[in-house]
Amino acid sequence: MGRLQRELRQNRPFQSTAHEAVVGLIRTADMVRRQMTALVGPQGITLQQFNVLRILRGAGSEARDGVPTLEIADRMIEQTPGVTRLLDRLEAKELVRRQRCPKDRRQHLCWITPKGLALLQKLDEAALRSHEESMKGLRAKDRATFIRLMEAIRAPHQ
Amino acid sequence: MGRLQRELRQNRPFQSTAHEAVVGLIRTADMVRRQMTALVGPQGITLQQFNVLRILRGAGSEARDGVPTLEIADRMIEQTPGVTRLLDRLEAKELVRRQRCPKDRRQHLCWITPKGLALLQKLDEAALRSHEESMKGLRAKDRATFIRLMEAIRAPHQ
DNA sequence: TATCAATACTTGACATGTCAACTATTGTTG
DNA sequence: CAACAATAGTTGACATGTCAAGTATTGATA
Repeated sequence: MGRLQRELRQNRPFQSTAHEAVVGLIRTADMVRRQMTALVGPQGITLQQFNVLRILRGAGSEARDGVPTLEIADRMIEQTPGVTRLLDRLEAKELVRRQRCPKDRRQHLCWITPKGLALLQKLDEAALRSHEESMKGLRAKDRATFIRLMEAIRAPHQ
Repeated sequence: MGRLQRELRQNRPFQSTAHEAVVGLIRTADMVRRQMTALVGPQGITLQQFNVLRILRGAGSEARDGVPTLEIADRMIEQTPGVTRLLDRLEAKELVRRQRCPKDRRQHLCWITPKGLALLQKLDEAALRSHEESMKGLRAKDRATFIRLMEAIRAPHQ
């Protein structure tokens, strides 16, 4: 009887290795997600909102021109249909600024505000520590393997 | 520049291997979750509801006595505060039956109904295929490694 | 045995997620 | 250049998730 099966106190064995991998994956991600949520929550934002802010900061050179809404949706770590409303809330908190694109008036361009940047900076260190904490069960070499295996999982689905 | 960084079209590199592992993990799990959701959705249930049904079926020998609500919460793959309402909806669909425990009237015991069992049976094959599909990027040996690495990640957090 | 803490939920209030339908604007094609 | 499709997003309706506070019941203690 495997460890995961014990964790979930199930009496049936997994139907296949693939099944065990899927369940383990969802369970592990949930754990890590919760850690991150606990980190950003006290600052009044959700994990998704945090992700949007990081996208806007991380956009790099193109950040000056602003990032269109759907471009943000595309870059989200987790697929998120409700980006508009995410941005509404971030704008209400003055962490993000939006403006219609003059060249293509269908687009809305987004920027992170100085207030948003300050919030991210405040979270940066804690996030770094949190990631280390989440992955403390793996040594450097195993982390690299883990990353590689997940890329192999995602590759056929793009 | 790593593959994941390209996937997310970020111009900033990851701050650490742990960071890349965390982001990859959440992203990969989201992908797999979506596949599963797409599978069970057409049957009118959510992934969490599906999980509850599988818990009730998988409870094994103790299933005769029924499973208390909080026991279900404990066994969920993903931590879920709203088990009561999950059960409400499942009961409304007649996939689950509930009853007060006579020995401890605080507890509510739950069983899967024949209708619930039939629904699970209908989904079993498709779920098996879906798990294979999700993990098709990994060969058998890599799957075992992957499972082991995730257990190592979770172990320090129990 | 009355009181108090702990357990096992349930409920309310509110934020978030999700899907489908809708609007505005821009490209494309006969 | 008019008509139509495609793009980029918004909005509405509803389900789900989440947190805090409330209720019923049981166990432990003075």
